[in-house]
Amino acid sequence: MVLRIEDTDVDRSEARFEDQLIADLKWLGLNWDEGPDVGGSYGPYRQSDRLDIYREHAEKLLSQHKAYLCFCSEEELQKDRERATAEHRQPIYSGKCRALDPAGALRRRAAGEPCAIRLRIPEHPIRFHDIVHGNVEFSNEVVSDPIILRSSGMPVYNYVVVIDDALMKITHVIRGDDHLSNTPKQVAVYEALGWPVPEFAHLSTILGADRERLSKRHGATSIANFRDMGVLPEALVNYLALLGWAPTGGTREIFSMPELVKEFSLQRVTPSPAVFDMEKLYWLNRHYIKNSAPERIEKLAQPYFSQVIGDIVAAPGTRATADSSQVPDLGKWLATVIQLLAPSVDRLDQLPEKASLIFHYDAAAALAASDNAEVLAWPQTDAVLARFTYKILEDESAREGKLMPEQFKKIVNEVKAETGAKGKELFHPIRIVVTGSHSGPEFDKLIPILEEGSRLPLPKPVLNVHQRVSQFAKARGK
RNA sequence: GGCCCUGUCAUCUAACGGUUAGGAUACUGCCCUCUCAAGGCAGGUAUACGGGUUCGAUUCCCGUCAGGGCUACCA
Repeated sequence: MVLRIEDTDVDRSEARFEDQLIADLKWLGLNWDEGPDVGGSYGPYRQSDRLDIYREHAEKLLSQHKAYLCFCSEEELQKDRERATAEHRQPIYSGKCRALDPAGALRRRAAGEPCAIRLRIPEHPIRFHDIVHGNVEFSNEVVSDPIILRSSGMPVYNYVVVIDDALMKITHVIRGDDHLSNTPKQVAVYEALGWPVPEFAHLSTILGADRERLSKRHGATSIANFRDMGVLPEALVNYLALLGWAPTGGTREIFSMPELVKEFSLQRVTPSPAVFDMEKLYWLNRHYIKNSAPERIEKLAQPYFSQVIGDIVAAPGTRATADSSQVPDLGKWLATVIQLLAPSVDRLDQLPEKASLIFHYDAAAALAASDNAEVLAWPQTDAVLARFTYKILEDESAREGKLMPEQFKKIVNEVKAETGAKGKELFHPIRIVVTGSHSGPEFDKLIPILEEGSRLPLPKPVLNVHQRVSQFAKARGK
């Protein structure tokens, strides 16, 4: 595999795009044997560094009369096209300069008259084979003589890709089917140069939910977007592979990169366009999050917490305090938070919001929340709340911020015995007191996180169970 | 407008011309569970339409319709 930078459009090419592209591809897990960053024996790998090669071949085609000089101005061409469309004709180049005397044309160019070089499209239908679409044929009547070298001296995409693909010995041209209509022009270049035509595979377009081509307003469209959302590369690669392709049998869906390398075949790619389904990508992402090493997820997830906890984790050393035996390791603590929450998110960037039950406690908001209204109105709720609050406030370990899950469980069981409440009627009110919401992760894991978290030197401290309960009691005014 | 590509559940897709048209996501229900999620189980929903060819069309051919692309001195 070769990485080649196609930057013949000066206006749209910037060095930072190249860096971004390379970073994105590497993140996806793609590697190439040759490219601008790694070198190779068929370089240079930036089209802007290959201009001499393109000009040389263009002159060769010109001298063989397979191409010709065109002196038409852009305005003229524009007008021709409009007229053709209005008269319901093919909007192709009129061929005005096709019949120009070559020697005379050369003299005009030497005199400084601006001109482009056009390729002469042959007088027969252009056929080529496509792995996805089969045999494709275009009538030469509908293919314009393409400009291969602009009057500015810059060559054009449809021409340079052919030169590069041939010189770099590319065997398979795999790209989006928006290039299918360009292919006859490219085939004509191969034929004019007497070069063998490679295999083509035109993959279908990916559409948004509205069946329009995927664009910015559909949300994430660049690889970096997905990375920033906290989509794992293997999930994105797996999902993309499933768009337009399925293995023999069509039942298996989970594929690692090496498995894809082994199983994927262009012959099984469907030609029909596919709608991008974010939910299915999330499904795969959840799968890979759950099946990744916890350390990896912790590391990937940490950046999303920097707003919540400051940059303490990122700056080692700052967490050392006088009483280090009392202060838990922030990194380790955050790891347990991430482990607790990661299995329930679609994307890693949803973690801070999930973690708000740990970082943000607001008793008044919990009491006012419409989600909680039903639970708070249950007949048993008042009794449960009263007994639970009393016991936590009286509990010595809770007061010290060192409530253990076992002790918490004991208290809950006492409340259960004293009030007769069980199941939801018992736990929902307690959850509301402790987390502000009637649903959430298991208490066994949550309690230690809250208690340890309260001892951490965070910009905004985490409240322990005792603090939460007393705030709740105050907010309730009972 | 012209040319090209495409058309199986809502979505991604499977099915040498013969299958009760299969799987997955999403959805619904049940189980598990203190809740939610996860997990397990079950369920509904599809061959765009009209003509051919054929004993038999999702499958081959034609037309219609719909969607997409190209129609640049963009890539």
